[in-house]
Amino acid sequence: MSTVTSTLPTPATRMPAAERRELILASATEVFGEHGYAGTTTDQVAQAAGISQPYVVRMFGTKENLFLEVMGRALGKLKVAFREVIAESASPDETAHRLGAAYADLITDRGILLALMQSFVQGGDRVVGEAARCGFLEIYALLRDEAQLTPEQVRDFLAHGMLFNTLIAIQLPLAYDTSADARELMDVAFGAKLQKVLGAAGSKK
Amino acid sequence: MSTVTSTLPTPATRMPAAERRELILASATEVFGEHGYAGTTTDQVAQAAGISQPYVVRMFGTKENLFLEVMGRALGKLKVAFREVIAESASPDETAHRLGAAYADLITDRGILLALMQSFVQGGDRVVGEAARCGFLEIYALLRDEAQLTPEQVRDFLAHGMLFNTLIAIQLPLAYDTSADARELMDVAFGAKLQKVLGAAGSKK
DNA sequence: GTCTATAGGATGATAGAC
DNA sequence: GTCTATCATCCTATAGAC
Repeated sequence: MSTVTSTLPTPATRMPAAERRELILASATEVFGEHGYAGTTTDQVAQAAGISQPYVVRMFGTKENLFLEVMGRALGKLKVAFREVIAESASPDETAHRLGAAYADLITDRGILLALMQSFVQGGDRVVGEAARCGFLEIYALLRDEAQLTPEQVRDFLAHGMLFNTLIAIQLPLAYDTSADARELMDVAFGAKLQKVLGAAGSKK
Repeated sequence: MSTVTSTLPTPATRMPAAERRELILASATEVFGEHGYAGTTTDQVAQAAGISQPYVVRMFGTKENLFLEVMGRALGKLKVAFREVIAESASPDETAHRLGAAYADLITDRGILLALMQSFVQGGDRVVGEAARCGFLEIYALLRDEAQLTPEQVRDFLAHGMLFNTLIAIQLPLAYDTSADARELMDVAFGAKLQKVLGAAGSKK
């Protein structure tokens, strides 16, 4: 019998580089979002993307660079979402009103918000910190200049966004059924977006 | 010459266990606050506390347990600070007003707020997450029941607190002198507390 | 484009001396 | 109460085959 040209253990289907990049970035966003920069291994990302660990490194050079690209991608999606709202709104006040719902919608884009939050707590890192500061300021400037909100309006929007992030990060929805306090806090914090949030939380693996 | 009873390399001065515990917890709070749970090594904590790595583990059993104790300690300090404000205030509205300043004061207690934030982003962890949810709800209940704020008031206070945490985490004060946007955002977000915040940020190692 | 093998460097925790 | 020595594991990154 001739040597069987070994069918290797599921070598991931060939895929154009650009597509694979996006797939890895999406997977990495989820994993980094849940475990943080240091808490995530390149192997976890690889498994989430269905490829080998060295290939992840090969494609992004270093874990740090992968994280930076995840940040950039997340920030980009944030901007797109905000600009959509701005374009659809007739006045700054309407923008301010709609922005909250748009932010809540981003929870559907698995990990985006959590990955950004993970980048914030990494602010002490020289390179990640610099990127986080720049990114945060870009959002601030966008809301002030393009959405034409006052600094106070931007501040309040960002504040409630950070609370939103935090409640999602600690997975408060898990306590919705067992704690009256949790229910009350979520009701007052999420308002009309509650159902959407609970839905997204429920779909967690 | 008789064998010299070796003077070991600076064996940390003997200290009662309780005192050493507190010293380690304080050091750990700073390190965990800056690098997060996974990003912190027990050796970093040990060095910050001026003792050996195994001794840290010996005293707290596991790194996870050390982190949980850091969380508990930070939460305790938060409660104490809030209750002081409540006791000194004549009305819920006055409490609401003063609470912000009290929160900003906590930035002096190196790492407390950042360590808590690090616990939030660790919310996906079974045991840390549970502790984070409980802790957050305790604060919510305290502000509502003891400070007698409305759920909406508590939400808004927490929201601005989370923004405060975030701006500190990304070390925005570093950009205060070089970015007009950073200056504007910090002015509107910190208000009267700005000087205190800048002072604390400047004292960073 | 993707994988296997593996080097090289931490890191958490244990054992046991002083 | 505190340290030294050390193990076992894990993890990023490289080398090189297919």
